[in-house]
Amino acid sequence: MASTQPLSADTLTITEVAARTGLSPDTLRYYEKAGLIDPIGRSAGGQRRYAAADMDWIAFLLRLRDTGMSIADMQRFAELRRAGNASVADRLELLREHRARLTERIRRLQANGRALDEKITHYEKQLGES
Amino acid sequence: MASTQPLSADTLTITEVAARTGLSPDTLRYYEKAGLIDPIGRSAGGQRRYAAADMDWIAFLLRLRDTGMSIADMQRFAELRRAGNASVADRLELLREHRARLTERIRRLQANGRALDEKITHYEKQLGES
DNA sequence: ACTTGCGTTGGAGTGCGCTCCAACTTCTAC
DNA sequence: GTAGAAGTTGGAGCGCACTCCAACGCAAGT
Repeated sequence: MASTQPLSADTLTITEVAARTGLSPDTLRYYEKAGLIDPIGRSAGGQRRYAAADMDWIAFLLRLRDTGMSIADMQRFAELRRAGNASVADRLELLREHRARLTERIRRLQANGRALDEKITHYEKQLGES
Repeated sequence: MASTQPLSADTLTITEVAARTGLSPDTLRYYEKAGLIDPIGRSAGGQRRYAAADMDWIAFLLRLRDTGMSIADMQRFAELRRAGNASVADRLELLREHRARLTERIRRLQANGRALDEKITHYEKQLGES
């Protein structure tokens, strides 16, 4: 049989994950150390091998991060996730709160955007007159 | 005549400005030291007295900050403003670029928001089934 | 006149989110 | 088997945007 270790098929090295996520290898290790990412499976020699499920979780984390969630809050979420099925209600609540803050933030950004548009119009008029 | 000093009418102390803007007095001084805010007028005893024009500029700065502009970029903008009328075209360009980045950022936040909504729906289904 | 509080300065310190480093091991290709 | 690239660890360092501090001077009410 030509098959090798169960771990090494369909897994990615840390630089491959870095390339796919935009995170640096250092940041990936930092997230793992901080408990945002569960301990990643290792090769025989002790190197990280990321599985598809790890990639899904990282993608979700990046969504939380890109919508302004702090590392401390992501730690709380990751901890609940490790607690298993019983924590789904709590996770739902956290996510709903985060979503509400995001909605509000988008609203404020849009309002500020309209104010900037006015300022831009003002400058355009000034330029036209000069 | 009942009038007093020219400076002290219609001006605000640093804590009054802090209360109105949400910035701390320390931050107001820091912004001034950093050149984001032009040197503020002083009372006879050397204390800052903010005029209406100062307040307008601070409000604009806060809009830039709240839409994600860094202090370094705000410094560039403030410097152009000090350069006077000749810099209006440059200021317009900076503002347009900032506006474009903001539009893109809002777009991405909205997309991430929709993805979070899906995750929330997923959790809701899990809870309903349990 | 006195007291209490507000404001001043220069500079040090903080929290966040990474980022870099040295010294070492493992992996890959030849 | 060997060279060179890639990965490992613990811990130090960094850039940003404030925030705090000590030691002092001014302001306002009684």
